[in-house]
Amino acid sequence: MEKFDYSTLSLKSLRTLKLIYEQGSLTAAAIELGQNQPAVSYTLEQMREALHDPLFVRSGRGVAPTSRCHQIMPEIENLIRGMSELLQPEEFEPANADLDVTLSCNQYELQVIVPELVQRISRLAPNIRMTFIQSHLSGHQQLQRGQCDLLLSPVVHDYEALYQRTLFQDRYVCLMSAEHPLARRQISLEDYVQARHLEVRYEGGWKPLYLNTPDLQGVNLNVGLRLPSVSSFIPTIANTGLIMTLPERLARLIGGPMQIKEPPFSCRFELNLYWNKITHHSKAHQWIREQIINTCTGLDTTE
Amino acid sequence: MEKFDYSTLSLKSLRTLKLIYEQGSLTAAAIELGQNQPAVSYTLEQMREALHDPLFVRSGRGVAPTSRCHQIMPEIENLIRGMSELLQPEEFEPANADLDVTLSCNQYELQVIVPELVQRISRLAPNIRMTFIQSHLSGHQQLQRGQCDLLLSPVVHDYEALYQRTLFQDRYVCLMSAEHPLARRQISLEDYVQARHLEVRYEGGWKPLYLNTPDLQGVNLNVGLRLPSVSSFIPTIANTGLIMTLPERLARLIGGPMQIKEPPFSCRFELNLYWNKITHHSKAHQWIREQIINTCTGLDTTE
DNA sequence: ACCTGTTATGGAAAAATTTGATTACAGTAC
DNA sequence: GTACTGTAATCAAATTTTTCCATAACAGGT
Repeated sequence: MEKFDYSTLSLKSLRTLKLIYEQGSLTAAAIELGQNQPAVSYTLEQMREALHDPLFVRSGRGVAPTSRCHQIMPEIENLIRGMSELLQPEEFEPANADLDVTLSCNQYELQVIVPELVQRISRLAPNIRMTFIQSHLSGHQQLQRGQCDLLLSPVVHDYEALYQRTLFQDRYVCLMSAEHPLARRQISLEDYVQARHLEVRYEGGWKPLYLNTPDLQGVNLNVGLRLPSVSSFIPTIANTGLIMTLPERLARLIGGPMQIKEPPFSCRFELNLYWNKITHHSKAHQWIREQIINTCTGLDTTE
Repeated sequence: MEKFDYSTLSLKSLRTLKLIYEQGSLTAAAIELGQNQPAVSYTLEQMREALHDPLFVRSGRGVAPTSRCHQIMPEIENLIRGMSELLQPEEFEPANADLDVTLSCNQYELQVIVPELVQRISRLAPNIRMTFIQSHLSGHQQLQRGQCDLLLSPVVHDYEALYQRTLFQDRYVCLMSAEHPLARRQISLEDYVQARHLEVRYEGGWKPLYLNTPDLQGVNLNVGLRLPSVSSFIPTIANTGLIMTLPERLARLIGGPMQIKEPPFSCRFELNLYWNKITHHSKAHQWIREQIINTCTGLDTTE
């Protein structure tokens, strides 16, 4: 029983029509399709009802297309082509790919990974438009909600159905002017606590990971200066007695002539790439994820 | 058991995908389609296999399209549009119609009907290209074989699966110079037989119908002049003692100042329009046939 | 951790397609 | 004209696909 007539119009039935048209014979079309003649006849009957036209009439040994059939055959061929393309596995050529990608991360990743990444992608796939948003504390939620396609974050979540891949490890180090008294000796915990710190507190509530390290629990650091972003601190710290605790890669990237020293504790973390099931199967996104991984591998080796 | 995977891709399945996309929910799509949710789920499952992508993933209350799904949705909409158009009854607008029509007939129809017809059609449907071929004796065969789409002929065939429509009747009359002795009195069979005739014998073996009339059986007409076509006889006959037997409409059309007289026999015939099942359902051809009928009706009333 | 609304799954029922056998046609050869 | 040949249409039965109902599994939101 049928409601209306969404019609038995399908790739299969259209292919059948086309074959009958080309072969001028139901029998021949049937063989080509690996069916028998009554099956083709049945399909044709369906089409006749759907299109309100006999489409083919008996003529000599076989059938001849009607006027209407001639008229619609080009369109039928278009439809077959279009449907076949749908079935084709998604083909992805970076050079021609035209799409939008949104990546969420925080300052660290923005400084350490993104510049290289943007360069790489805009070289290989100039028509991919990338948008970067800040994760703050809710990166996984953004990903969950489809507010972004990718997340770069050291924060680990397992309970959610997200895909992930670890890109690299990093650890916190201390950065200070080469003139600083602590620059010449190993820093003890006591040294560290008593030193005047520059602390970066991003907006959005993000708290640097090293503050959670067990050795610093219950300790109140002597914060001499608090800045809202890492990028502005270099000239500030260079000639003061402040010391700074930050990830090593970032320290190397922006530390300039300053001294990198081992802190009196060990705080390591892994940077992860997260994505969700929406983009998991997409060839385009697979390629983009690869580029991110490659970019990070590149960072490692040129280190 | 399936050979390959011509896939369950169909108008129905594509519409289902589109509805899920629009509604963000299988349940809602199901209601819209007048089905229940598992049916939609089943269709989606088929599509997932065919397209090798989940297409939709669970998300909140409902589903969210995957990247690939977004990517292909425009094409899916195109396909739905295309298929729906196929199902649309053939729309025919004379002004825009662009097609070829071949009509077979003989000299009589070419002179009596075609000029008016061509004028009419080229006015209403300037992009219909018309081709006229000569029937000679094989008009019905030409139609049968698809060498023409239409046939104008007084010859009757019933045994074949052709469609027909009678356009009008005509009868044979005599045409002669007004100076001719027979122009002033009723023509007896004896007069007729003894008169000098102009006979038109077209190439292709066509024999004028009046020669088959019972009254003339076994009679050898006194043929003083035989011409291959009717168009060239007017100046020739005008000043001679020849008489001509031809259909009345033709006589009126080209007889000029000459005299039309009743022949000593009655020979009537019907002119029929024939077509075949190839064009029978075509809206375009239906319109063209109508134009032919109207043209002939017009001939009648302005007579 | 418990509701709530939604999708996925399993087995039965219904509908569709396909099959094999046969009949009806159309054209051709005789 | 009549029989012959190759093909399409038709019929009932077998098979496959689709739909349905009931229910389980999920994902969020409270």
